[in-house]
Amino acid sequence: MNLRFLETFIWVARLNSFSATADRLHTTQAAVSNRIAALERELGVRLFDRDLRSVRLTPEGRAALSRAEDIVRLTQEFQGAISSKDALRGRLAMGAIDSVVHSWLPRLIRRIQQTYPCVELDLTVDTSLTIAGQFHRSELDLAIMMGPVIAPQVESRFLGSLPCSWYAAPDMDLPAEPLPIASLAAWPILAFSRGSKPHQDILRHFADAGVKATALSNFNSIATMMILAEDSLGVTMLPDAAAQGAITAGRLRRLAVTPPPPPIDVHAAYTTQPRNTIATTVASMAQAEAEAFGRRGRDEEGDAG
Amino acid sequence: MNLRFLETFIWVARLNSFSATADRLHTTQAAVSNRIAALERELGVRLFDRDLRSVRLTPEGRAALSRAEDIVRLTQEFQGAISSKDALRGRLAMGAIDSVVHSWLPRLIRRIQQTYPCVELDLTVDTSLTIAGQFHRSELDLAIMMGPVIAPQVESRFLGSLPCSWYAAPDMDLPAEPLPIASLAAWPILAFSRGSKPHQDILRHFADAGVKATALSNFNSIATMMILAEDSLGVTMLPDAAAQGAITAGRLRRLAVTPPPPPIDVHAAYTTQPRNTIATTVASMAQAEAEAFGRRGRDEEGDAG
DNA sequence: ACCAGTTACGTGAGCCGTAAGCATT
DNA sequence: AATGCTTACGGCTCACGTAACTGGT
Repeated sequence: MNLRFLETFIWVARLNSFSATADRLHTTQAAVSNRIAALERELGVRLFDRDLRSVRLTPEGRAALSRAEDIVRLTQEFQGAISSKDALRGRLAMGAIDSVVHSWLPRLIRRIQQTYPCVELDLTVDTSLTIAGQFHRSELDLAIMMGPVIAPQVESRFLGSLPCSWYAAPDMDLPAEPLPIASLAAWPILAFSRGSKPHQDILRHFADAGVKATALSNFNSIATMMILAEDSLGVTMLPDAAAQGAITAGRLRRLAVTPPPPPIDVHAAYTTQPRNTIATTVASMAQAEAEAFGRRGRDEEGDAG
Repeated sequence: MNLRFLETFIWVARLNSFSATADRLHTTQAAVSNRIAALERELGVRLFDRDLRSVRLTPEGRAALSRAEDIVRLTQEFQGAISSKDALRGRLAMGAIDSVVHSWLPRLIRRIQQTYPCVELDLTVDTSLTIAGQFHRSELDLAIMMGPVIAPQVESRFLGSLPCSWYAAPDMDLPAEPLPIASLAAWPILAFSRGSKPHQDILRHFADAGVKATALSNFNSIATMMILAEDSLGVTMLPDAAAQGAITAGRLRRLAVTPPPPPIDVHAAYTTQPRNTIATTVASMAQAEAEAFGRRGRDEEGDAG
């Protein structure tokens, strides 16, 4: 009996899919298939009914699920309760983009400090382009940025999407919404620094709309962009999470623009060779925080709608 | 985290010894040492204080123990509850000596039948010599008999000791106890079949005492020996467990003889190559039953004294 | 010298990922 | 053709056993 197999079983039961479980556990479909097969062989019981488009728990599988969850939960509690807080120690050079600073990074840092007080955090906040460059020059152990990193001996995990919107000060005199993207070009655009993906996205949007946008101002800091937008100096595209406070305070309003801007897909990258335990562990924690943040966002949206 | 490591940790905590744990789990001291070291490394916590003559739980280890026991217990319950009763199926040719028939074999058989109804039991009861011969000719999958089997690709487990004593009918006219072994030679000796180890032990005892015992009668069956002894036809050496009923009924009495007869050390043997899952599993069950039987015997003795 | 736990090291089983297979839409 | 699980297979990691080591009586 193998705890990893039990955990795999639980995820397959939750997701009703071998391939989704493989993604979730960062392994292959074949590995998941083999783990379940091994578990079924060992128990002499069929845990899942597989017909071609679906995977469902058998009655035996249902009985096994609650027990398996107990075992895995107890094991995690065991690790948490007994494991020395000093077990993971050392320095972690982490790079992150500003958008996550305005969403779940504070929670992540707090959790790292509480769980591993002997890990020394060294945080760099910059654009994805800069973060990626530093990561490839091995100046960073863990890079949290847009887009996956495809490189040998680098593990890249999708952490979550941060939805974005256009924002402006409430007193700005804008046409009736929904605004076509082209119409925004009449105002100064407060945008991420040149060369960043959001910057390029904005350019492409305007290009698609047949408009040449010249009034793009470039900043490295979301906070700066927000302050300038609140002062009615232009319109800006931000992660919704960053704008939340200003919206609530009435200093910004969200613009309905077509097409809506794409979300920021946040990924974490770290080397697998050499293996970096701290980076791997923190990447898992980041994934959990990003997931919780996404869930919270959706729940609030659900409450509002 | 590995369940086998947790189980090893529990046994070391119970036995306060790495080597005893290695024996109990049928592995090497080095393996136990490495498992504990790995667990300690993973948790970043020292679980045991080792000074040279003793192993003791640290406070952290004590906290870990109860949780580890929960996890292992849940896992065993998981296996028991979910595992198909039909998972283990097939035929098991088992040989056993008469002494275990009169101690824990009935319980073992009942448990096998309840746990694995699809296992077909094929039981041979004979002397250790005969059982061993059949086992070596591959006529038996599992041999339960005296003495370990030392052979390549054969696993031999010590199951437990069955204490033995001399017995006679209460109305037999014997000298005052404790009786020196030599004095027994005056009566017919109802003994195990010639060539069996108890038979040889008796012969050696008499030889050591300088007495030539000619009145040895040979039987293959403990039940026969008991019936004849109850009819005052001689004195006999039996496992205490077998004589228990006759003692309680007043049909036999236990004789204090010096030196006392040696106990019967019962071992189980099965081939590791080819690997025989049923035999291995049943050997473990036999070990558990023999241990429980031994505990029960000692408890009763403790109650009486 | 002996005992009990640790360390070193070569070996083997088990698990993984790649890739091909298979059945169905 | 695409999807989604299974099977086959080579590679690699990790745990094991053997054996040497350590440190204390």
